[in-house]
Amino acid sequence: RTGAITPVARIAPQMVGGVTVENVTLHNVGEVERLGLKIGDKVTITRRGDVIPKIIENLGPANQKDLENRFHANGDEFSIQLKQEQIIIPQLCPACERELVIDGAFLRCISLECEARTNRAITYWCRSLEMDGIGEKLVELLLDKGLISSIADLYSLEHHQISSLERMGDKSANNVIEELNKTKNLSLSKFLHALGMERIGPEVASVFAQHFITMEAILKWVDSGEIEQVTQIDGIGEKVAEIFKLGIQKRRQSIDDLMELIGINDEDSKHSGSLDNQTFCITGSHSRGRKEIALAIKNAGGKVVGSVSKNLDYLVAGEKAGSKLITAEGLGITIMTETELFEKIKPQKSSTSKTLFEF
DNA sequence: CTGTGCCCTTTCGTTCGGAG
DNA sequence: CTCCGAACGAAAGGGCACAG
Repeated sequence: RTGAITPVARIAPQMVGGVTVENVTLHNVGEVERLGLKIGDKVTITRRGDVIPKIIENLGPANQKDLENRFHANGDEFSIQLKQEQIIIPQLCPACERELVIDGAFLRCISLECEARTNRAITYWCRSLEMDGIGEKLVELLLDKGLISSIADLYSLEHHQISSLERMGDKSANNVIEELNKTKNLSLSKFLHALGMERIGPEVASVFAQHFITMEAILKWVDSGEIEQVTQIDGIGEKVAEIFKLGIQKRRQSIDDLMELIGINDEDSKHSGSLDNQTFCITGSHSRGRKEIALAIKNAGGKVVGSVSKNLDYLVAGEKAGSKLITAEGLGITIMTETELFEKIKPQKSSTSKTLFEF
């Protein structure tokens, strides 16, 4: 979507924290250089928070002995001829073969016509709008068959076009169309987020949406407005304002097409309720899905964050909570259960009348 | 100019459900 | 049975905004 090339290292199978790891994130091109990695090097790895495998240190060239007695997760023996080679940083995009550009620590394809980027943009659209069942593979299939070439094309898909695809049937096609129909009316903030502009995630999109209220106002600003009008918003600086403006301009055709197909609703004013000005982080497993819990918190005026810090007010911890719970305990943060959270929310459920009254 | 904190984005393995 | 996709677990690097 942003055109960044994200390198991944394949490593000989290694048990870490109870699972067999064969793929390790390298984050960005800068990281490869920082580690001075070569193919055939021996490395030490860890799993960040017992989850994502990451290289800590490069120990230099490996030898054949390092590869002995290693097995894939399914029990098959690992066998490969050890070779030592330089890593060649690609000059051209592996997908569209256009020239790549170094951007800080990242290596990017900046072509908007790149098929890989189109796929990412469409996948991101679907994921950010929480459509189930439309993933990378299906999008790739649709692109390959020429059934779509943009986000807007999704909304013209017909049942028979989807059901005739490999591994898709009547039922799957129905599900896909139903999911698409569900997104034919969007709030402005969701729409802006789903456009997938760099650095404009759900929070920032919401800030812009609250400022402009309507898509028409945004388009008007892009055509004639000054950057200054937007940099006055709390949390928005010159850079983000510029990215936003350029992002809308670059996507103008796409936005016009989408506005023909879907309704963009004016942004509601912020939710408020019993959890105003309080931050929550969710960890562990709960009876409700995380999305549902997060939504309930937001609807009550609370804020959901992804990590534990000293500024966090409450950690909602369920079963099998991991390091977040330990961190929170260390910081003296209030730990609550899912049940306690919903008890806190419940009493002021009828916020509609309250809001009306305030006006 | 610098430090702090926040936001965005991405990463892998396991497990499970839905469909073909 | 096989494939796909999603839901989980959770951190970190980059980069910005802003306060001091």
